[in-house]
Amino acid sequence: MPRAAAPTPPEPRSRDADRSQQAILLAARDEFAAHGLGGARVDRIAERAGVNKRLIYYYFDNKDSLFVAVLEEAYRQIRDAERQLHLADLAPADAIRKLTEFTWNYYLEHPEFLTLLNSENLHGGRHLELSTNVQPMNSPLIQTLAEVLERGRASGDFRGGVDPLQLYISIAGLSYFYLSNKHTLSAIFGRNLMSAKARSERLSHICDVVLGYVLRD
Amino acid sequence: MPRAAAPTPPEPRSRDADRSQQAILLAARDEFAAHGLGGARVDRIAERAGVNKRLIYYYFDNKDSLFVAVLEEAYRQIRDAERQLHLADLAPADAIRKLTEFTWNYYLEHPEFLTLLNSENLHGGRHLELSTNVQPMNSPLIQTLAEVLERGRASGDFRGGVDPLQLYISIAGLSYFYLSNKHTLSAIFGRNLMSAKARSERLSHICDVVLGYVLRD
Amino acid sequence: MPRAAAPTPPEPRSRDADRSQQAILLAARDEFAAHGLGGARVDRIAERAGVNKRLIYYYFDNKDSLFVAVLEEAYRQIRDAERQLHLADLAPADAIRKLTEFTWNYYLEHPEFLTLLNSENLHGGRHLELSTNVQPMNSPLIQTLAEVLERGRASGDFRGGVDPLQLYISIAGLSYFYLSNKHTLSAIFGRNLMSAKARSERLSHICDVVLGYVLRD
Amino acid sequence: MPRAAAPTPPEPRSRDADRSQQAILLAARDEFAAHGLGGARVDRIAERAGVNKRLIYYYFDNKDSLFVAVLEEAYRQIRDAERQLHLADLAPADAIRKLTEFTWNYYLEHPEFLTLLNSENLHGGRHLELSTNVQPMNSPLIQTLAEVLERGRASGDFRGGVDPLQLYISIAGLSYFYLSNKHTLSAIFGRNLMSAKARSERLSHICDVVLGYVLRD
DNA sequence: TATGAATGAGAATTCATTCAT
DNA sequence: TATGAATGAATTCTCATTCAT
Repeated sequence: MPRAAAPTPPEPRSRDADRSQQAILLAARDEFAAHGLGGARVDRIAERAGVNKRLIYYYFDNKDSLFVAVLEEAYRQIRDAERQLHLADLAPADAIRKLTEFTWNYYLEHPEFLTLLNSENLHGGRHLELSTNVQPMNSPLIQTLAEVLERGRASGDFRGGVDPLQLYISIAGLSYFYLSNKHTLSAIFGRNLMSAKARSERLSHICDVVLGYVLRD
Repeated sequence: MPRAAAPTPPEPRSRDADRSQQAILLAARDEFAAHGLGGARVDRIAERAGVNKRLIYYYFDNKDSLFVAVLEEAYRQIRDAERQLHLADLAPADAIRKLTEFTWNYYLEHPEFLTLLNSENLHGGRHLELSTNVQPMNSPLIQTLAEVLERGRASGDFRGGVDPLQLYISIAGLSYFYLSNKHTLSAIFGRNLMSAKARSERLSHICDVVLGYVLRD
Repeated sequence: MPRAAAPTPPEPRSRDADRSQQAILLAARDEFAAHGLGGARVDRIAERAGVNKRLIYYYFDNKDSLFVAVLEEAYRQIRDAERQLHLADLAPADAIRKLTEFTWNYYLEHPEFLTLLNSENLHGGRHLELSTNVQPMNSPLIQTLAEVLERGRASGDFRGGVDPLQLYISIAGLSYFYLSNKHTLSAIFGRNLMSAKARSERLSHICDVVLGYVLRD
Repeated sequence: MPRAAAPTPPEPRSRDADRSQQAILLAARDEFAAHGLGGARVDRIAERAGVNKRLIYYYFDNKDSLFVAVLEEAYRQIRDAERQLHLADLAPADAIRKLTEFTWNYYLEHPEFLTLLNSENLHGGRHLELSTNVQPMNSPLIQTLAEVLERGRASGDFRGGVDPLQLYISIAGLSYFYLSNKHTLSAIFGRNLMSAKARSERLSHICDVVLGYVLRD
C-alpha cells in the first residue's frame, strides 16, 4: 500500500515520486470507472498517467492492489465531503435535507464513484475486505446521522424507531439507482432522465420521499 | 434474435436446436451475471451450456449479441412476473405494498438481474439501444402504476401529483441499492446485511418509506 | 468432377441440379477471384450461389476440387474465345495484332482470370497438375501460332527463329503484368493506369512492342 | 513504422530490439511470400524469427502493418539494387539491356518479391496506399530511364516517343509473367520452363523483344 | 437432391506481468 | 526512480467439413 491514511508521510519523498503516484491513482480511477475493474487496461492507465507502465507495478504491485488504493481514496473523499456538511450544527430536518441533496449532487458530479462501487460489488467486495482503512472512516457518518435522528425525535418533529443505517442506505439508494442505471432506465422507459428538468424533478421527489418518511405526520 | 415473442414458431425446428439455444441463453445469463459482460468467458458459457463453443456463434453471432438476447430475456421475465401481480385488481395501498414487496423479493431471488443491469449501464446502455423489443414491454407497468395512483388519489388515500415513473424508480432503488451493493455496504459498515433478520428489517423499512410517501397524512 | 468436357452430358440430369452446379461454379469463380483460394469462404460461395453450403460438398467434394473445376472452366473459356479468332484465316501480321489485342481485352474484361492464375501459382500449380483436361486444350493455340509465324516467315514479313511459346508468353505478359499489378503500379508510380486514355496508350504500346519484334526490319 | 529511413537512429536502442525486428521482418517476408498475406500465419512467422509471437504485435501492431513493412522493405531493396546499375554511365542500348537482364535475374533470385506484389494486388493495393514512403523511392528509376531513352533518341539509335513508364512495365512484365506464372504455364503447355536452357532462352528472347522495340530499324 | 445442426482445430489478437538495465 | 524488451496464457472468433435427416 503506497499511501498510508496517516496525515504525515513518514519519510520525505521526492516530489516527482508523489506526482507519479498521484497521476497513476487519478488515471486508474478514471480507467476503472470507465471500464470496470475487469475492463480496465494497465496500458491505458499508464498512458493516461503519462508514466511508464512498469512504474505502476513499482508503486502498486498489481492491478488489484491499485484498485484497492483507488477505492480507498474514493471513500475517503466522499466521507471527507460529508464531514464538511456539519450536520450536527443544523436543525434535524435541515440536516436530513442537506444530506439528501448532498448525496444526489455528489453522485451526479462523481459518476466514477458509482461505477467503482458497482465493480467492487461485482467482485464480491473482496478488495474492501482486504482493506483495514475503510471501515473506520465510514462509521462516524452513521453516528452523526443517529444523533440527528435522535434530536428530531426528541423535538417531536421526527418519527421514532428509525435505524440510521437503513435511512442512510435509502437516501443513497434513491439517488444511486437513478444515476447509476440512467442508461437502462432511459432506454426502457424512452425518456431522457438527465435533462436539467428531469434532474431537478428527481431531486425534488427524493426529498419528498425522505422527509415524508422521517417527519412526523 | 433466436426466439421470437410470437407464440407459434414460424417453422418447425429440431427440438435440439431450441434446446441448444435455451441452454446457451441460461448459461450466458449466469456467466454474465457472475462476471459482467467483460469478464464473462465464451468458453465457460459453452461449458456451462454443454454445447460446442462454435454453436454459440452459430446461433448468436457474437458475445455482444448474446448479451443483448440475455438482457431482453431478463426484462421479459421481470415484466411478466409483474404482470402476474394484477395490481389493477387491488386496493391502491395494497397494490403499492405488493409491488414494493415483489420488487424486493424479485431482486433478492434474481441477483443476476441486478448484475446484468449494472453491466449494461457500465457499457452506456448501448445494447439496449439496439433492441427494439425492450421499450414496448416496459411501458405497460408504468401505465398500470399510474392508474393505481389515480385510484388512490381519487379515494383520498394517496397524495396527488405523484409521477408513477419517479415512484417506480424509488421503489426499485430502495431495494436495488441495498442488494446490489451488499458487499461494499457490509464491508464499510461492518454489518451483515443479508441475515434473515436484516433482510426482514430492510423490507419493512422500505415499505414504511414508500407508503409513508404515497399515503395522505 | 461434375462437368465433363464432352459436349453431350452422358446422363440426363435434372435442370435444377445443373442450375445449382452452375450457380456454385459462378459464385466460386467470383469468390476465388476476389479473395484468392485461401481467402475464399465456402460460406460466401454458398450465399452468392443461393444454395445450401452442404450442397457444395455434395457436388464438389471440397474447396480444392471446387477450385480445380473453376480453373478448368476458366481455361476452357479463354481458349474457346481464342479459337473464335480464326487466326489461320488472317494475314500473319493481322493475326499477331489480333491476338495481341484480344489478349489485352480479354484480361481487361476478365480480371478474375488473372487472379485465379495468381492464386494457382501461389499454390505451386498443384491443382492444375491434378487435372488431365487442361493440357490438351492449350496446345492447339501454340500450334496455330506456330503456323502463323511460319507463314509470316515464308512471306518475308517476319523474322525467323521465333519460338511460338515464347511469343505467346510475351504477348500475355505485356498485358498481364500491367493489369494484374495495376494497384501496385498505380501506387508506386502515382499514376492512374486505368483511365481510358492510359489503357489505350498501353494497348498501343504493346502492339508496337510485339510487332516491332516479329516484323522484319 | 519501426525502422525509419533516416540514416541515424534518433535514440540508442538495445541491439536486441533491432535484431528482433529484423528477424521478424525477414521471417515475415518469407512467410508472406510462401503463403500470401491471407495464408501467412503469425505463429509461423514468430517461429521462423525465433521470437515470441507477442513481440510481433509489440513492434508491428498487427499482421497488416507487418505486411506493409515487408512490402516497403522489398521495394527499397529492388530500387537500391537498380540504383547500383548506374545506368546513366552506360551507352543507351547497353543500359536498356543491362536493366532488362537485371530485372530478369532479380525476379529469378527473389521469387518472394513477385508473390508479395501479387498478394498486395489481390488486396487492391490498400497497403501501399497507406504508405507514404513508397512512391518517392520509385520515381527516380523512371527518371533515369527517361534520360537513357532521350540519349538514345538523340544519338539516333533509339526510336522516339517511347514512354519510359510503359517501357519499364514491359521490361518487367516480360520477365514477371514467365516467372510468376511458371507453374501454370508449365502445366498447361507441358514444358519445363525452369531448366537452365529454358531460362537462358527466355532471357535471350526478352532482350530481343525489348531491344527490337527501342532500337531504330 | 437438399438442409439445419454441430464440431475440432486453428486463427489473430490481448493482457497482466516480469526481465534486465 | 525509471524504462524498453519480452512473454505465457488466454480470449474472441473463424473455417472447412461432417452429421443426421
